[in-house]
Amino acid sequence: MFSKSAKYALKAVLFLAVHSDEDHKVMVKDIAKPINVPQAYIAKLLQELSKQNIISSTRGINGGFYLSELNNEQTIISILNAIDGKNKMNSCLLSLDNCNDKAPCPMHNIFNPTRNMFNECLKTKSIKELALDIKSGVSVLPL
Amino acid sequence: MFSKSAKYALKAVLFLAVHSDEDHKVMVKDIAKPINVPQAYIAKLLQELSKQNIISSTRGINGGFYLSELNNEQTIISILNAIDGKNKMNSCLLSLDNCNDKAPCPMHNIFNPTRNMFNECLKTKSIKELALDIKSGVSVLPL
DNA sequence: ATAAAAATATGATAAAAATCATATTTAAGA
DNA sequence: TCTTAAATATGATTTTTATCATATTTTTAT
Repeated sequence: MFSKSAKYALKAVLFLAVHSDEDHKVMVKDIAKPINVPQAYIAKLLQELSKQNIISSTRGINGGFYLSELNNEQTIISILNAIDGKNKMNSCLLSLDNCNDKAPCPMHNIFNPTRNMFNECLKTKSIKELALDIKSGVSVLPL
Repeated sequence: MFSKSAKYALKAVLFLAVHSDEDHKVMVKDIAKPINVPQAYIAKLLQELSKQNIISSTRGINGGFYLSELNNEQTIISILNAIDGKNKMNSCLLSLDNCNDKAPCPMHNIFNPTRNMFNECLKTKSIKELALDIKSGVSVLPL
């Protein structure tokens, strides 16, 4: 579905959404542990996200990663795109270049309605909303 | 979404569904070309599918691959499972082991309804049905 | 029987994704 | 200003996936 990297990134960002803000920055090592991802690896991903302004960071003592108010408004898709590259979720299921609504591949008609629903969610749901679900107990980000 | 291998396998099986039966077997080289997949690679995949009785084959002169009536009844999911391993499509989007309806991960509620719809399709749609779509022009397998 | 043509089995190589390691830069505090 | 603690940059290693190559087995036709 998503790459491992994208999953890691998503988990990390959600973790930050719940546990950080401008005044409460979190160091990599304090992210890696609870979300259960190798520290050096998540560090690289966080740096990439930071470079793309999807999360925020400051260096040096008392530095760390966090989500600004703006970062919190980002939608899920922006994280996936940042890591897996753009519209991985939009390509043909059989990777045919000329698959489209007019000339659909055999999987197209089956899959497209559900995918469109899903993509719509990815494009509209913000990090903040997901974090709210976690905080209110509607969903859980373990462990 | 699916692995490259799974896509290749699906294309090959659909090709066979349209172009083969017990009396019209097709050799690898005549499959690889039209579906645009490296011959040696698709050969390996076809062998695996054959071993798992998802497609049929005979060796020697006039041999080749084909779909028996029974093979045609197979559902899409059996091909994906054969190549990508079982329930790749059922695992948690964030790869959390204890994600479930009672303790859903943040993506779970968003994603599960659409995924369930999609999985239901994969489990019920047969190769034969997809092939029928192609033959009737509802969908196209190019090129 | 034998030769030819096909799948099958096995393994080698290449490319991509994931993981690990380390040197550099930046910010804060003493 | 110097030291320390953090992110950042860069690249090496490992693992997985995709690709390529070749020897073996089976079937059919001569």
